Amino acid sequence: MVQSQDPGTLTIGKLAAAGAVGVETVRFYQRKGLLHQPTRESGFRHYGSEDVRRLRFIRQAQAAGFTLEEIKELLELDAGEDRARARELATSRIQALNDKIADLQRARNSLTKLAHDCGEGSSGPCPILTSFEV
Amino acid sequence: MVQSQDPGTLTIGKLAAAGAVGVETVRFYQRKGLLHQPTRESGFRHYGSEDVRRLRFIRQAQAAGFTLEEIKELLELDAGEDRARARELATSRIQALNDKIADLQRARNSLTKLAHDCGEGSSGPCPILTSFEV
DNA sequence: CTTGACTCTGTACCATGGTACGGACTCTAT
DNA sequence: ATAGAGTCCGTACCATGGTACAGAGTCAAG
Repeated sequence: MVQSQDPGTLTIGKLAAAGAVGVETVRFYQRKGLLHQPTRESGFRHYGSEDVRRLRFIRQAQAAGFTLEEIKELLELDAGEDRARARELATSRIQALNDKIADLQRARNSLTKLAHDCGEGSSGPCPILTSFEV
Repeated sequence: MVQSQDPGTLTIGKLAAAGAVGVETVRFYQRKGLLHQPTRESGFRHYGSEDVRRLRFIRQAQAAGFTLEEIKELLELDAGEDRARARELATSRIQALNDKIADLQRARNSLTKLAHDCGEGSSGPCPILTSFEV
């Protein structure tokens, strides 16, 4: 028993499938230190459910706008005791997310107006260039 | 008079400053076809307020998540009559923006919960890995 | 016991969106 | 008239996040 229960039961291909990524991507994440070195059997990587969780976390954190570097740090923090740093990363990302969400909402509103101004009813060029102007 | 009023009154440096980008970035956008060929005086690029508008549009469209390729197309559509295509680009980006906004809001909610669970009150590792789980 | 699917390694390559030269020229201000 | 700031061009380089080999070894099914 190398790591509690759940010994390596997944090949790299299965893990990749479980995380909806490619095999090369798993290797890439390993190189980057996002997935730890798996146990080996005859040279073949073997993974467990912990790795599936990590892999899924990576994708979700990416969707949240974290970079791989930040995700790496988050994964390290998960194992550690540095709550302050974890909170810091979380709150600064929350701030960034709030800003970004506001940006995207503004952009969406502009585009909605553009799509309307550029509707079926009229003709000629659409006022695209000026569409983001307030 | 090469182009209506507003002859080239800005050097590349001034244009870049007006758009809050670097000179190299302006040259880059020109190479990519996002800014049209400026008039030249003794080999030096000269720009007008139209170019400032284009440059600002580029940055705003980027913030809205358009790629430079898409922005190029939008700029071309602005001058043209193809309203249908312009609407198409706008509405598909609105859809993408809605999805993205929803993603980011979910992520923010997860992080807010994480920051809370990982608050001053308690100790030990934070539940980072599982923070995105529903 | 062979065939095909899978995996191994390292390295090279890709797209996106810039950023940074080097060496030559020009413009502006003193 | 001359220094220093700005500009020219082409090309090379950067970071991020992958993606794609090639050539060799291994495993699982018939």
